[in-house]
Amino acid sequence: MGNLKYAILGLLNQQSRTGYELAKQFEMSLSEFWSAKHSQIYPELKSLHEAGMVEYTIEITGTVLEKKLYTITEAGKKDFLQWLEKPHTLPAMPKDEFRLQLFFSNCLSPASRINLLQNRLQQHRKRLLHLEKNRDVYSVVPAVQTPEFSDYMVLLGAVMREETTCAWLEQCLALCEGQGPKGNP
Amino acid sequence: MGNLKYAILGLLNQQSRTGYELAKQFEMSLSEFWSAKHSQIYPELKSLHEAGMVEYTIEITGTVLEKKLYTITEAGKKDFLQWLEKPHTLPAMPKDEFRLQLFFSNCLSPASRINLLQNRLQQHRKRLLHLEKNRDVYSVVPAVQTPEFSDYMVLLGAVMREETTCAWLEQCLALCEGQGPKGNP
DNA sequence: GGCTACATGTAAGCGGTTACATGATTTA
DNA sequence: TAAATCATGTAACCGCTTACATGTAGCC
Repeated sequence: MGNLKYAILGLLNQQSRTGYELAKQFEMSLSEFWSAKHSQIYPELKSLHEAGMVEYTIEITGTVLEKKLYTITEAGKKDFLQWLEKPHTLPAMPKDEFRLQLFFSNCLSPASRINLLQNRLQQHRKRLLHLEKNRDVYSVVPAVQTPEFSDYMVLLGAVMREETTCAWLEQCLALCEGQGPKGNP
Repeated sequence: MGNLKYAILGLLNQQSRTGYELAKQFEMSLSEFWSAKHSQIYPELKSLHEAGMVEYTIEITGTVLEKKLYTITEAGKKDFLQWLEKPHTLPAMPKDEFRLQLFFSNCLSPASRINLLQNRLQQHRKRLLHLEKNRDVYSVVPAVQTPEFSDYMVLLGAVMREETTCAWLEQCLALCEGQGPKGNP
């Protein structure tokens, strides 16, 4: 792939940032679909600089602390925009430990299987609440050309995905309990 | 993680298989939530054997071709079932290149963004059709204790996810085209 | 003075992919 | 007899995580 490169260029295309600030952005804004630790970001910035995609100026905080403020170059912008507009084919499904468990869950007792499903449902409901709260910050749909609109679309997708995941787990539970271990009327 | 181990043990818990057959199963049955190439499977089988989780007998195909038929041991079963029943916390969201593009898509022309969304929608609709065909093999819901029921639940989740993904992309397109570049009534 | 946040890097190791490498068996 | 499938491995490399390593600045 090599997409970390474009995640960084995209953020630097919004504004100049330090490596530290980039790491914070990954945690705060991109965590729904990307992640990167500082130990990956710093080397990537170095190679991006060697490739002429970014430049940096050294700023001083306090009296001596140096920090590198990175700025995207014209070459970087060109490369980024070229990636951005190109459609890609669907990648292989990401590995999913829970689905792997569910696939083999006929080996479990009915109670254990239901426990697994209920536990999972609880976690997804919690995540859904959190996402809905984020979405409700937008009382109206932002204008299409704004960065907020891009953010809104991604958020919408996350909310819809969690809603469906919860609905799926509820349906699985209904099926498991419907043909439950004992006392079904 | 180390979940490849449990994927293999789970398959060997169903029946004895060769490394080659395991690779086929990953492609055919597990591809919706897991994948593994033979170059990863063979070394893993080796270490699983060293750990006493699996045994093998050498079978002869034709006159000379040797193949190793792997069988799960009692220790392997115990380890597998212990993993199987344990609930895990939700992992970090998997990296998603499309959502990354969408997040930065305000840099694109309205036409390019719509193109990206339409292309993606087309691919997900195709995948949905494929999954629905698989699901429709089950004219009735299999009995809960069967392996088919486990399979059915996973398939159901895949269909629901693709349906929602399509609905999401359609909604994004409606929003983009609603405030479109020209000629909206 | 002590804690938290700011700030930047390197090293070891893991899970995974792609490519390399070899050879037998079956089927058209 | 040629191609597809069966069958088993190894090596190089990549993306990423965890841990190591260091030091400053701001705040209570």
